Amino acid sequence: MDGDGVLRIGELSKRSGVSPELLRAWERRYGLLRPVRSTGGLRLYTPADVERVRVMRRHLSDGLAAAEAAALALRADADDQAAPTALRPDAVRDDLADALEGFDEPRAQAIFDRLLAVVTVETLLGDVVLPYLHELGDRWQRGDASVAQEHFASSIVRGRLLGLARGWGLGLGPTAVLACLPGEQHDLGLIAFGLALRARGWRIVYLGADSPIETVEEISRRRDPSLAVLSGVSGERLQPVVPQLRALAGRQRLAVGGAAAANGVLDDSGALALSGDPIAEAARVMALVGDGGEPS
Amino acid sequence: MDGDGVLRIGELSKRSGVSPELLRAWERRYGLLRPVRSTGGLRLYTPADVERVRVMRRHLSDGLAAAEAAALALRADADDQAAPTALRPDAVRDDLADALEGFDEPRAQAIFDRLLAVVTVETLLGDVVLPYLHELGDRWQRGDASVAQEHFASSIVRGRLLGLARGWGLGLGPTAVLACLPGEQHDLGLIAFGLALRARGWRIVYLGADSPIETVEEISRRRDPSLAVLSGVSGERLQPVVPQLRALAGRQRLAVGGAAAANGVLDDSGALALSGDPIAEAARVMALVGDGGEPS
DNA sequence: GGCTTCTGGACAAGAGCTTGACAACTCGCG
DNA sequence: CGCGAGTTGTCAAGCTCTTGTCCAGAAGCC
Repeated sequence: MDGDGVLRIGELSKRSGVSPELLRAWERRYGLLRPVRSTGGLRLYTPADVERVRVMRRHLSDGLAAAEAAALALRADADDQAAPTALRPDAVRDDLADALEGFDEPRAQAIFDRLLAVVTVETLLGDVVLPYLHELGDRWQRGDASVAQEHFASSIVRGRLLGLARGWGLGLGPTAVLACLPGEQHDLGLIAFGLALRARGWRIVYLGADSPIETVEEISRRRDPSLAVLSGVSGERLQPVVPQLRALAGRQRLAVGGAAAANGVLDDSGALALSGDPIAEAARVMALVGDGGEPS
Repeated sequence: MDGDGVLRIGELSKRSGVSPELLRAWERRYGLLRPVRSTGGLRLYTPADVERVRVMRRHLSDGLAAAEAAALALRADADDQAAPTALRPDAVRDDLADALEGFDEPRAQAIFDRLLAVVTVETLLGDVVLPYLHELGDRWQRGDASVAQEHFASSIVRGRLLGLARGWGLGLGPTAVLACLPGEQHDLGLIAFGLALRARGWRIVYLGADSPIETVEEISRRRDPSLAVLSGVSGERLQPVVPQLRALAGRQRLAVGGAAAANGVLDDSGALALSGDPIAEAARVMALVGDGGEPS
C-alpha cells in the first residue's frame, strides 16, 4: 500500500507528465503540493502527490483555469478522506468498539485487517481509531467503560499501530523524534501522530512513554532531527519541565502535543503547541517546517 | 537450497550486474549490505545479498533515488529471505544491541526479520530478546546505557512482540489473562510469557501495564480463564495487593510472575510464584494446568 | 606471481534548487 | 476591435546535492 517510497521531482514529473518547472510553479503559486524536503533540500513527494497532480491535470483539460483547478484538486483531496463509500466509518467504529469491549481480540484484529485492505493508514487513524479512542476515554470518565476494557483495547490498538510503524525510521525525509513527557503513559496519540508524519515522508525516531527530557536531548545531539515532539494529556505533566523545554528549544525545534499543550503554558518557551488531533497537527507541522527550513 | 558458499565481491558483481565499486559505495553510503569479513578483510556475501541487490536495482529502474531505493530494499528484505547464513545467537544479539543502541530502527527491524525467517518465536525470545533485555537492564543499572537507549530499544522490541502477538486470543486452548501489577510499567517480560504460552496453544487476553486488580477480576468473571497472571519487577508493587490477590485466588487460579514473586511474599496467598524466566515458567504452567485440569 | 580486493578520498555529470524574468494567452472594457 | 492587466507555462544563471566512477598504494588469495 504505502510500499512506494518517496519520489524526487524528476520522477514525479515522469509519472504525472508535468514538467518539473511547472510542478515547482504550481507549488509556489497555488500551494498545490507541499513536499517534504530531504536534508539536502530536495523535494520529496509521496504517491498521494502523484494522484493530486493527476486531478489537477484533469481539471485543466476540462478547461478550468489553473488557479481554479488547483483549488479543486486541493479540496478533492479533503473530500477523498470524507467519502471512502463502501465502508461507513461510524459503523466500523461501533463494530470495533463492540469487539474490543467484549474482550474479543480475534474479531478486533479481523476488523483492522478488513479496514486496512481498503483504506489508507491515515483514514484508518482519522476515521476509526482516533475517534474510537476519544469515545472510549469519554466513556471511561463517565464510568461507562471499565478500566479493564480500556486496558485491553489500548493494548490491541497499540500493537496494531506499532505494527504499522515498522520501518518508519527509514528513508530520506526530515527526521522527527517523538516521546511522551515524563510520567506520561498515554502513547497512542503520539504513535498516531508519528504515522501521520510518516505518511508524509518523514522519518521517525520513537522513544515512547514516560521519557525524561534528557533522553530527547541526547537523541537530538546524535540524530539532529528537524523536529522533536513531546506529548502529554495533562498540563500537570508539562508545568514542571517547562524550564528544561525552554533550554532545549534553544538548540532544537521543539513542539508539545496533546491536551497538555492547550493552555498557554508554553507561551514563551519557544516550543510549538500542538493541541489538536494528531493528523491535523501533522499537516500543520509539515507546513511550518517546510516553510521555515532548517536552522542550520 | 542454501548451502551455497559465500561470495566475494567480484562474484556478487557478476551475478547482480553491479560493479564492485558501486557495491562498496552502496554499502558505505546506505548500509545496503553488511557483509561479514574474511580474516584478511575481504567482504563475504551470501546469496541473500544477491537478492537484496536485485531489489535495489529494481527500485532504481522504477526511478527512485538511490538512497530511497536502498531504504526500500532494506525493508523489503523482510518479505523474502533465502539463506540467512549460520546464525549464532550471541552474534545476533550483539548485532541487535548495536543497532538499537545506535538508534537505528531500520537495521534492528531487519535483524528481527532475518531471525524470524529461521527460528521459532520461542527461540527468538529465549536466545535473543530476553537475554538482550537482561543485558540492557544491567548496563542501564551500571550507567553504561542511557535512558534514551533503553526507551528506544524497548519501544521497538514491544512493537515487534505485539506484532507477533497478533491473534493470540484466537483458538480453542485454555485461556490466560495477563496483566502487570498496579503501577508496574515493564510489560516486555509479560508479553514474552504470553507468546510462550501461545506457542503452546493457549489463548491470551492481555491487559498490559499498570492494571488494577479489579480489572483482572472483571475479566475473570467474563471469560472464566484457566489462569490469570500478574507480573511485576519489584516486591514493593506486590506487597500492598496481597490481600486482594488472596481473595481473587479463591475463585480463580492465579500466578504472579517477575522478580516481584521471588521472595516468599506469596507463600500463603494461594497464588503461584513464577519468578524464573518467562519461557521456563510457561513450560511449568503448562505442566501444572495440564495436570490439574480445568476446575469445573 | 598474477589477479583480486581493500581503504579513503576525489571527481565529474547530472539532477535539483532559487530567483527572477518573459512571452503567449485570456478577459474585461472602452 | 484594440488595449491594458492579470494569468500561466517556460527558461536561464549560478549554485548545491547526489551518485556512479576512478585512482593509488597496500594487502589478500590461490
